[in-house]
Amino acid sequence: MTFQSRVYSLCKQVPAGKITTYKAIADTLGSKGYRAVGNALNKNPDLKTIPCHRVVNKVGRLALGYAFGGPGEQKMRLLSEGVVFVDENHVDLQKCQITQCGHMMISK
DNA sequence: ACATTGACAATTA
DNA sequence: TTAATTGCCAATG
Repeated sequence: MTFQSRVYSLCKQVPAGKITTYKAIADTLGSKGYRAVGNALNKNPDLKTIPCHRVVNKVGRLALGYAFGGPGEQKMRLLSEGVVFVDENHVDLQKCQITQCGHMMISK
């Protein structure tokens, strides 16, 4: 199992209306390479099977170089799924992020 | 095998 | 508080 395979698996496990962060993913994978996560998603082979639009950075800010149609597209998708935005490009981490508070961190 | 790149994060100024 | 620098990991040239 390669690194990106795990990243993809985690992304696919994020339910609609919810989001996760690069940090969470990297942490779950037991790696500190947050960039590596984004790197993997960057070359995501299939946008349909990999909802990378639900992955945001630690402040809930949408990814910059979203390989799809820009952050605008990503934002639209998130809104469609019911994700709450607190700012132009910031999602409500309090409600939408899969927190580890319930230590329900994305499964491995 | 080495150097560079990249959808990030934490620290320092 | 905002801006710039450094650190990390994996992939790619």
